[in-house]
Amino acid sequence: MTVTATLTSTAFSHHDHNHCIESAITQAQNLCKQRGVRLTRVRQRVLELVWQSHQPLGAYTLLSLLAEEGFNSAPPTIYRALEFLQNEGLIHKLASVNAYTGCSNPGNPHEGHFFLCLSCNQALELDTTTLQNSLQNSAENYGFAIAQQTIEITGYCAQCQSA
Amino acid sequence: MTVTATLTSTAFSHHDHNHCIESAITQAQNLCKQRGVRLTRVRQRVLELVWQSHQPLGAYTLLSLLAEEGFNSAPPTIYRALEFLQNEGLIHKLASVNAYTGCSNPGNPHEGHFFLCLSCNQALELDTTTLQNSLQNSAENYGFAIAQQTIEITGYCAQCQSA
DNA sequence: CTATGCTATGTTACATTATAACAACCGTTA
DNA sequence: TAACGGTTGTTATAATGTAACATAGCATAG
Repeated sequence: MTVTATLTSTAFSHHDHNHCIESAITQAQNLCKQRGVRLTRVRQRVLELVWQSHQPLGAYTLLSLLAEEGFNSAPPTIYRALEFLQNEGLIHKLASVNAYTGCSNPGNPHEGHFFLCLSCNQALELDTTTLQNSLQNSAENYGFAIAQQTIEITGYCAQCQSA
Repeated sequence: MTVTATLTSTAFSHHDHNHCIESAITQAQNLCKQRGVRLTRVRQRVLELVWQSHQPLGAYTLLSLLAEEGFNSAPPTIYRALEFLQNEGLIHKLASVNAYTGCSNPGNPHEGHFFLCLSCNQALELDTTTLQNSLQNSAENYGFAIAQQTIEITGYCAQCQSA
């Protein structure tokens, strides 16, 4: 058995990250319009902040970034925005590190499967469709109905290992 | 591809749970003796409490159970015991629900892969050696060195679906 | 246009989960 | 029995997340 993990974000390699951000925002705007939900200023700004890098950010880090820009700085502000973005599949929460990261394929609803580097803190989202299917099979064997998946693999990326 | 998930705990079926507890404690005692580490009263009691059922318990729940029995009731007490038990591979933390559950195969160090029922809150630990290997392969393709895995699949078990 | 109702945000307070730091104890062994 | 290392006690605080209710803003029917 082999899990074919396709690189859907370029987290661990050099790339034009501005493209990641722009693409994420454009997709988000389109999806929200389609769905008739509102990507308000706070929500969009939080999404942009989450996308500033491939390093997942904590809720309170995001909140203080918002605060610096004059947004409201009470916790519900950030948790509401994060909840909205999660519901719309625009970000993923990484439970093992209590942090949030942009979803690299929001048009195609799915659970996030991640490699997290303990050194550079980058998150690489995998498109493990095969893994997904096989877990599904496995679940069916037990009559288990999958609702949500948390698959987070921590370790060290190639770059950090050579350094 | 199929993930062969072997049932290593009987979480979702009827079974003599006293056997689970006794077996867990005996194994823990042996492992600790072998390793020259101390399974003190608090540590053993926490392990027993974690094993009271297949429902993962939160740190503060465990702490108040301890307190009822006359143990110290300050947070460090429970977090230290949990840290010890995790280090010795006797329990797993379920990051997606901030709770702790007994490891069903502590002699064989491994990462926990779980099905969590959202209705009865039972945790089923899978022995997904195949899945493990395939993630390993996948990681190697990216030069990623796996340190730790968090695989937690929530959903509904067969029993709860029929009810 | 304006009244109404729904969604979103503001605000305060609090709940839950986890750790830091230092003191006291306790068991082993030199 | 003194000294050391590991364990536990104690106090305080950090970090993460929610409840509850008030206010504001937007969309649409009348």
